[in-house]
Amino acid sequence: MRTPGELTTAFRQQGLKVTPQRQLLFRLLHDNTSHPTAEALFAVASDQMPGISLRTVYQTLNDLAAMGELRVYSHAPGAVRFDPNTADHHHAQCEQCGHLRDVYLDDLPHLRVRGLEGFTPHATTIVFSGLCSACAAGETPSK
Amino acid sequence: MRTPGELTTAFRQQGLKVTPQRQLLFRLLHDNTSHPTAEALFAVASDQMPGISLRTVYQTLNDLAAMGELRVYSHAPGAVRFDPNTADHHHAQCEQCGHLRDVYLDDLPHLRVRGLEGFTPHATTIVFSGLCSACAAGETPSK
DNA sequence: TGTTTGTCTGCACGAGTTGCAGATTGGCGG
DNA sequence: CCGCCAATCTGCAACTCGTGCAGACAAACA
Repeated sequence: MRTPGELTTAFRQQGLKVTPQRQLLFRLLHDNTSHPTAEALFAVASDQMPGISLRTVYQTLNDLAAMGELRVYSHAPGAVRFDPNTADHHHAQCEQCGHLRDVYLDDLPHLRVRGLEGFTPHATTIVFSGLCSACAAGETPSK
Repeated sequence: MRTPGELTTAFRQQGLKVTPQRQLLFRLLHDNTSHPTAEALFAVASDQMPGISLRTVYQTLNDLAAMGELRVYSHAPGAVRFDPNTADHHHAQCEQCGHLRDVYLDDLPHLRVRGLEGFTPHATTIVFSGLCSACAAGETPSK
């Protein structure tokens, strides 16, 4: 997503107001690669602005997503996660701890797909599931 | 997933009991390509067995998933969907009506992925998003 | 500075799913 | 065929995640 300064301009251009709460969230999201949930962002935001409402966090995240400044990741059970990386990329998620990282395909080859007859594809989402280095090192502490 | 008869044997082998409720669900799921939600299955099951509990449907679906007889599809917001097709396949989902279908890749080429350092991938999930034929024909009635 | 909207907060509500408890029943051993 | 015990069923409460709503508040622009 764009810088906090650019987002400020973009919000105003759309008739949306730029409040201290939103500016804080712009900063917390900028260059954030942790794919946070709304709750996680709320926790961090609350440190810097006690009293901010979880409702406001959801509201702002939804606004940003609607503007295309955020991607919404909902390919795993549980809370939705937000991804400020709007570049063309995919994801790898740890099956054990849920850790999510961005990955990039140098060249998505033309896939030979059977069963797509009549379907008009717009986007292709790829998720790699497996073990992150930390969980692989811990040798699946399944207790 | 396997046939109702095979599942009956498999359940008993695991010390699980085979009840009329479960047998009904085995039948409703066998060769089912509609990727139903628990609620959807519950609705159909209630026709044939009034009084069956939604809780029982969830319980049985979770048992089947734990046994590997069902795949769980949770790549879209809303209720989880269950897929009795345990063969290696992927999915195409309509962005408008949510319709989900199975698709097959003849050959998943070796993907050149950047950012996977240290990650041990086990599985690759691919979801195609777009418009199904019905929604494409209806020309996005966005109102 | 005033007015107009859009926003903030807190709370209630809704969907989806699971935990719990007491009554019920499948499956096996005799 | 009988009886026991563990697994299951049902109904309901609880829980998580997210949204709708209403009144107080504040950003933006003239």
